[in-house]
Amino acid sequence: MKEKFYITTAIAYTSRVPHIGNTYEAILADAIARYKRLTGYDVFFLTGTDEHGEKIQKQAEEEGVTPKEHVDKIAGEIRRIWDMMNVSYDKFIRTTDEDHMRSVSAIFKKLYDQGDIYKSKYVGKYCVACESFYTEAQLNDGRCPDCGGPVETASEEAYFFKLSKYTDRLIEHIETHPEFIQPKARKNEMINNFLKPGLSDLCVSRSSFTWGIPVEFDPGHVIYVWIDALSNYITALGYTPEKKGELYQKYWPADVHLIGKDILRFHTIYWPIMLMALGEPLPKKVFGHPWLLMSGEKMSKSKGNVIYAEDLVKLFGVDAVRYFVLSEMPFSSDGSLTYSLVAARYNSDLANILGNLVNRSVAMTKKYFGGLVPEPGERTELDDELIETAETAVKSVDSHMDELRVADAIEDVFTLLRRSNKYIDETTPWLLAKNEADRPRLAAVIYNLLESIRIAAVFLSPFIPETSKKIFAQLGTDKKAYETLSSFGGLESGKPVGEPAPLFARLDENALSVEEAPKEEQKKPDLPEILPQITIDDFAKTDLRAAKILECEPVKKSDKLLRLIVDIGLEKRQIVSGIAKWYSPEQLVGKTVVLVSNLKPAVIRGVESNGMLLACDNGEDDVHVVFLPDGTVPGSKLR
RNA sequence: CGCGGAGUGGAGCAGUCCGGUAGCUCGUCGGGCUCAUAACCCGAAGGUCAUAGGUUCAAAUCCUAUCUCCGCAACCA
Repeated sequence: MKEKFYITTAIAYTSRVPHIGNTYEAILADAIARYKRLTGYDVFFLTGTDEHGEKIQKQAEEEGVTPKEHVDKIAGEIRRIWDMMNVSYDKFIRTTDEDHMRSVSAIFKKLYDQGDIYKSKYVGKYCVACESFYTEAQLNDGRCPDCGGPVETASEEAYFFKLSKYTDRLIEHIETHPEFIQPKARKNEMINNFLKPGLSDLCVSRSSFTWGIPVEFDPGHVIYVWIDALSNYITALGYTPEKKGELYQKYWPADVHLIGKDILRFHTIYWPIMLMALGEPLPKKVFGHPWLLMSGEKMSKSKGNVIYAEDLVKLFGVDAVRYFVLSEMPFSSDGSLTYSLVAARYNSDLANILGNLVNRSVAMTKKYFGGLVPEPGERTELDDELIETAETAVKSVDSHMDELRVADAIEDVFTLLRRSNKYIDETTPWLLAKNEADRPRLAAVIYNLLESIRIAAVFLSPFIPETSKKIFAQLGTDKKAYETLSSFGGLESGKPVGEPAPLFARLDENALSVEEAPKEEQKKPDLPEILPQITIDDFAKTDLRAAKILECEPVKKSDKLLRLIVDIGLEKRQIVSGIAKWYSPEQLVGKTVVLVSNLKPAVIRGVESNGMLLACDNGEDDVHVVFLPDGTVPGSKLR
């Protein structure tokens, strides 16, 4: 019986269409899934969408559609992109699926019944002004960490999950299973940052929105993302607390949860504890893959540097995009993507090394042997070197894939392809062809070449499946199985090869850079809606003053805050402002800014702030303080 | 002193655990070849392995300190 292999991606949140960085995860999982299938595993590959939550409810409201309509649209779009990229998932789960919702509901009930989930009040301090709850730890000198105002002990009903009960067991598990958290550098971060200090119980329900799975025995509460989303990995297999489905019996525990490094914490702490509480085995491995950065920066809408898989596919084709993200991404540090990087790899690897090799080899077969695969013949030392490279590649790809080092595995294949190109130069078939006596030798050379290409094509099938297919067609062989690699020489002689045709047409990199500019999405900051009308009297309550900055220094133990002493004519004030990232003290001293002077004082990071300076804020990297002209009298009122 | 990771030729990375000729891909320059997609092959230039100390016969690798960058946590009145 085949050994099973269960791999999952994180489910994508349906608030927006995923960019190439998100798509990368699906492609990576697909490459691993395809590789496992190739090497004889019974694979189940799960991916899908996470569709509940407040954010989606709000978005739908803004768009004037129902939440369901909204997620149907985005989930459809996500699935379309995955399909376009040839992601060979076995199941695409949606958290709005009936059976998922039923099962989650039952899981919640079970955990409640056995006492791991309990109803409580949001133990905490409530700030009326901010309408928010805080824990003791979040408070700042006993005041609201947000506004610095007073807080009162208040409560809101919610359900909590007893994480603390399982902390020791989880630490134990992590320590005794070094492969559990990948890359392993992340292990310490989880243990030191979260587990060692102790876990507080997790709030697993909300009553502030309704778009979610209701708590069946307590209407008014919906199950929050943790239990809803994480449990997709087992509900997809038909798990329910009462009846563990057939698929579940067969495939659980997961062999790999492939996720972004940003959500490692949820998958290595909350999720294992949930499983412990359910009495189910833990996943074998959680791999937090690195991010694909755009020119070294995180992709974000406000930076206007978002690239979608589709944009790249239009220019380079599906396999080239797959190839790029799979080969360019290092194992644990972030990878970088730009159009010219993609183009460079496309030309040098796909067009030159791979495409050209296949093309010249098949062309020679046509030319010298009438298009029939020749006989292998006797081996020489030169041949042995090539064959050895091929055999080494087989082993090396295997061990790299075992460690999920996909980029390294691809490199192994290209080592063989490079060696094959070199082999042609060493054996000079075009010279052999001139001499009838060298014919058997020529046959052997061409055979070895075609066979090396076949081996490479087998290994390329998980990474660039379409191209692999084309190569097999050009070789005229159906020997695509992993078993045919057990010894060099699996290619059958005497069979006709296909028509030689370039696999990847070379790109003009210069022409491409021109095209690059318009491809990058225009900056579209998410401008907030205009607030409800107020009267002039409402506005008059705000006391705005010209304030001259006298002193300025960073607040220690914070990387966003500056402490400023300002002169507002009548008095001097100390204020704190979160602009350290964009302004240095030297830039500010002597300037005149606008101060909201009658704002209730707040203590931030231990420093009292008596007012707020005005600045435009469009999110990341787009913050501008409002400066008044030099010479403005400090204390002048603005209105 | 919150936790953790990283600094290696022009670019991107490996090597660091288990000290001993600094390696790979791309790019540049020179040469070769013509089966092939201006491709392929060979050769060369280019590195104080962040900095300063220390251990050692010997340090990219081990130890100490410093600088810089990046995650996570906290923080934007």
